[in-house]
Amino acid sequence: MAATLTERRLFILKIVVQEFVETATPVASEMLVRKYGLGFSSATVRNELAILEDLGYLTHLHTSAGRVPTDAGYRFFVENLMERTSLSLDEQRMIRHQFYQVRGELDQWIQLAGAVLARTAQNASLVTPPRAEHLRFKNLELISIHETMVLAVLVFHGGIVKQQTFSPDTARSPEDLRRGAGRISDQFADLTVSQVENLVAHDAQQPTPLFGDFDRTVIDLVTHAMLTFEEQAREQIHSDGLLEMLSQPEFIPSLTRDDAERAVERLRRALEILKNGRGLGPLIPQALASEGVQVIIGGEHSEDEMREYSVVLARYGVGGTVTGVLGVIGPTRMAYPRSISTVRYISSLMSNLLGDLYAGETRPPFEGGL
Amino acid sequence: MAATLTERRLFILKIVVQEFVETATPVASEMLVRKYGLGFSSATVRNELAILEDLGYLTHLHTSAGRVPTDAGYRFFVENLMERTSLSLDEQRMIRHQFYQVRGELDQWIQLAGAVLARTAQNASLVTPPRAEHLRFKNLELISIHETMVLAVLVFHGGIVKQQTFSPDTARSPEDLRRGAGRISDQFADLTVSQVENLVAHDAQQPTPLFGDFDRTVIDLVTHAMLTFEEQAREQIHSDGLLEMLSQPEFIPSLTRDDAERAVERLRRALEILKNGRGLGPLIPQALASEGVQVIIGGEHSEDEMREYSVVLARYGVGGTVTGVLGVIGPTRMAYPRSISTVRYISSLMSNLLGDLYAGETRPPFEGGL
DNA sequence: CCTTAGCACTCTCGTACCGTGAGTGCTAAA
DNA sequence: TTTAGCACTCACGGTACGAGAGTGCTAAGG
Repeated sequence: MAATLTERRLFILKIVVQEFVETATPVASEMLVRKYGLGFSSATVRNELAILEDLGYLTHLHTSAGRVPTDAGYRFFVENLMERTSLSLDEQRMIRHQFYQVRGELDQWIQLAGAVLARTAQNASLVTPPRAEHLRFKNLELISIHETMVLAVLVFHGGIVKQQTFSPDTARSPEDLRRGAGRISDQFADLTVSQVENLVAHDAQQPTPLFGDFDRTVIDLVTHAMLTFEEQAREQIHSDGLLEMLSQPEFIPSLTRDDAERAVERLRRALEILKNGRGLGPLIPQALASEGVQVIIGGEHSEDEMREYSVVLARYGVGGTVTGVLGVIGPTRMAYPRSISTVRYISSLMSNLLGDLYAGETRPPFEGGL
Repeated sequence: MAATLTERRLFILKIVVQEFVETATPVASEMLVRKYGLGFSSATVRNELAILEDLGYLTHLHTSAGRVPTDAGYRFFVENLMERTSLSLDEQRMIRHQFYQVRGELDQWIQLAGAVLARTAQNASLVTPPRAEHLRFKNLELISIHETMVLAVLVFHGGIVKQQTFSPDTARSPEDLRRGAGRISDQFADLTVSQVENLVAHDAQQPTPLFGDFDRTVIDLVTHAMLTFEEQAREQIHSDGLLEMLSQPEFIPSLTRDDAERAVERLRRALEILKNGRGLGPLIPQALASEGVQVIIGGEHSEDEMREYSVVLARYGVGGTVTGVLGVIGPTRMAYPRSISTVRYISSLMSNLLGDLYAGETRPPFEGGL
């Protein structure tokens, strides 16, 4: 077994991967020779393929079928073989244009990012809202909706806003509300949750507490909102592009019975993954902790149900304070170069947009890594 | 052809529908006799079935298969045969409990309604956010996020809130913003969009206009928000419960090749319907204009792609001012009594909840109709 | 006139079989 | 090391067939 990776073998591996990604059918020696005008015969190619198989980069479905890349094959391709491209300038411009059209709406950016990722990479996408670590309070407004209902609008640093209605025990005049809001805003400005909690606990022990009953109700609301915001953002995964992914041949059954069945099974499982982020959970913190674009391929996932899927992820956000994760998910037979450049572009775009929202410490968008 | 609907035939039609809904397999004469202990033989049943088929309520897939209800059969069942039930008190209590847990968050109510509908009816669900006809302005707050960014919080009657960020041409002090917001709030209180537009147009022609450049920017935002709110709500359809629907046997392929293929096709189409509300469009205004629970069965849809689906819809909301639509969508072989009672209950619940939010004219929840 | 037993008929479903074609692995020669 | 040649393997699609389920019809019985 001559287990050396000659130049020629690398090239063959590369075109096998590209070919399979493009056509979704096992690639045969003969057709490689024809299509790529290789200077040697199919028999030679077969020998090389056999060696690449020994090395673990390719497999056989059955004895007389073409070759298919293994997870290791894809990994090697991503790591060493593929050309690192960017989206075309035209595409970049079109995407940017769409984002500027919904300027100033975080929720819409997230939704748009999901849609654009999906469309551009022709696969499903996922986006987590930016998590605000050490969220700092900025401002509170209390607005009377009617006698028994008050709307609290909480503004945090970074342009993050949360609204919540509640009904105070006793009716309050608008003036009352305004003063209460002002009192709390002044006290809590620039504080994090834990600082707020400390302050309140401390105040409660004073002989003449600053905060009354009503204030406490509101403060509860505030801390609760901050906590859930920090937590929920960690969990919540928006996904989109199911239809795009399902237009991949993996999900389109051929005429044979078994395959149709498998397609349906795959389809159902894909739905479950996207619907509640099953299998994606562990990836998020990991991606948050890394720079650049991460690629997780098939069996590299810790979850078994993800064995047939690859995920391309990147962090986005500003500095270390407001960060989220976005990416593409699809079958392991994925156009990695395209997915990666899409994810890279959109993450940097989102970073820039967030940077505009978030005054102060703007860092250049992530560039390093893959 | 004795085309009379005797008591017995009604009963047989009823149990055929129920049986088919439950088992999803064509129902045979023999098994009806066995399962329901009918006092006559399968041959008699066969005769009756043939007559019901003549009347258009049942069909045959092929000569030697059991009977299946036609759309007309379902319609007759819904109209005349089924027992009108309600959700069990236990279920009602559990549902109510969940809603009270997210008290005061319209978005979450909508999401929850979708999830509960889907889970309870074991089908997909759709919910449109309440459309506010003749939305009336209540209050505006302008909050400075940082030097170049201002957050506008628009409050409308009915507890409807919309937020939007924008960057004014020139920086503004918080005090400035407050005064501007106050000025606009005072002027526009209780007005509808068109009234606001009139007022502004009129003001512009005054020798000394009340509103300056900055005001105009903000006012644009306000009218734009009101308009999009009124419109988008008309279009936007939240859907959920795809997975629940896909667990229906229609979408689970048996072992035969053809069936598997059809299942995949169905699945893909269902996805498209839910994803962008294709085929649901015309139903919404129709439902908004009706009282009670609407049922649209298979071929009764104007859209061809909905031929295999039934939809159970109801309006919800307060008075005529703030109304939305919610409902269940699934294969025509649907447990209509259960879907209908679920939709009825949740719509009345949502109406009550909205009523709490919306001061003033609270009407009793819809009860009449089906 | 309604009911029912009996029976022939129809159609699906699952299985087995088989020819075909694609593609490989191996061997032996260049 | 490359390559031509060839045997071998295996999925795919088609056909044939037996079994089983269920109907429609007919003729006899209440």
